[in-house]
Amino acid sequence: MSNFLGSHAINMDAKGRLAIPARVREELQEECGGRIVLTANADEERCLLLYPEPVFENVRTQVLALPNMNKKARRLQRLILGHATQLELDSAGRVLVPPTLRSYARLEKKLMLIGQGKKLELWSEERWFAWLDESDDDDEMPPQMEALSL
Amino acid sequence: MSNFLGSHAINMDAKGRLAIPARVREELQEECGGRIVLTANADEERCLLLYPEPVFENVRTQVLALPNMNKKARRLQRLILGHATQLELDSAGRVLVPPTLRSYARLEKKLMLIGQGKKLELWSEERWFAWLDESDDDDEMPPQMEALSL
DNA sequence: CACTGAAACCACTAAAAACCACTAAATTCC
DNA sequence: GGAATTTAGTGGTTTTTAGTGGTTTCAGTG
Repeated sequence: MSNFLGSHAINMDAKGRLAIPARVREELQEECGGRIVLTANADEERCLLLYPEPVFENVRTQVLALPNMNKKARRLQRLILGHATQLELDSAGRVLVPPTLRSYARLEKKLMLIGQGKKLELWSEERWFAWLDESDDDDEMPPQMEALSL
Repeated sequence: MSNFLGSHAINMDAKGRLAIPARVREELQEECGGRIVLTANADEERCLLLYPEPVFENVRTQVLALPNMNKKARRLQRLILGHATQLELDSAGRVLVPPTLRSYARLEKKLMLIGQGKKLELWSEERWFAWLDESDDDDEMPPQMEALSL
C-alpha cells in the first residue's frame, strides 16, 4: 500500500502538463503502473486529489453508495465523481491536467504536491502558502485526535 | 455497468446539437449503442440527466411505483417522467436537445457535462459554476458520510 | 404544389496526443 | 575537488482525432 510523504514544488507548463517528481513517480509506477485518478477535493479547500487508480476504486464505491436524496451527500458526489479523471503518465513522466480541474483548483504555473499517505494533494502554490498562514479556531477536535501523543 | 466520471466543458450549436466528448461517447456506444434518455433533474437544481436507455428503465419503474397521493412524489413523477426523451447520437456523435428541455435547464451555448456514475448531468455552465461557489450549511450530514475517510 | 423545418450527410478547422530533442541538474568516479 | 556521465525536467514539432458548421435531401404542412 502506497505511502506518500513530503511536499514538492513543481511547475505546470503552458499546455497544462506537470512533471511528477522522480521519487513519487517510482512509487506510482510500482503501485499502479502509472495509472492514476485526479479529482477535486470535497471540502472548502480548492485543491485536487491524486490517487493511484486502485485506491480511488474504494473512494468511488463509498461515494456512490451515499444516500443521494441528501444535499450534502449530493454535493460530495458531484465534486468527487464529477471531477474524477483517469490519467496516465506520458513518456516523460508527466500528466496532463484537464482544463476543468485546472480552473477548479485555480492552478497556474507554480504548484505544490503534498504527500498525504494513500493519496497526494495538488495545490496552487499561492493557495497553499495562504492556507499555511490561516488559523483554525472554528472547528472541534475529534476524540481520537485528543488522545494523540506526537 | 457504466461508470461515468469527470467533467467536460461543451458547446451547444445554434440548432441545439451538442457533441458528446469522445471518451463518454465510447462508453455510451458500449453500454447502450448510443440510445440514451434525457430528462429533468428532480431536485432544486435545474439541470438535465442523461441515462443510457437500459439504466433509465430502472428509474422509470421506481418512479412509477411511488404512491402518488403525496405532493413531493407527484412532483418527482411529473419532472422525471414528464421530461424523459429518448434520443440517439447522430453520425458525428451529437445529440439534439429538445427545446422544452433546453429551456427547462436554461441551456445556452456553454454547457458542462458532469459524470455521476450510472448517469451524467448536463448543466448550463453559468449555473454549474454558481453551484460550485455555493456553500451548503443548511442540510445535515448522513451518518455514512461522517464515517468516510477519503 | 410550394414552402418550412428537421434530419442526415459531408467537409473543414482546431485542438489534443504522441513523439523527439535539448538543457539543466545531480551524482559518481577519478 | 573537478570533470564526466547519467538522469530529471522542459519545450517544441508533427500527426491524428475530435469538434464544428454548413449543405442537401426528405418529409410534413399549408
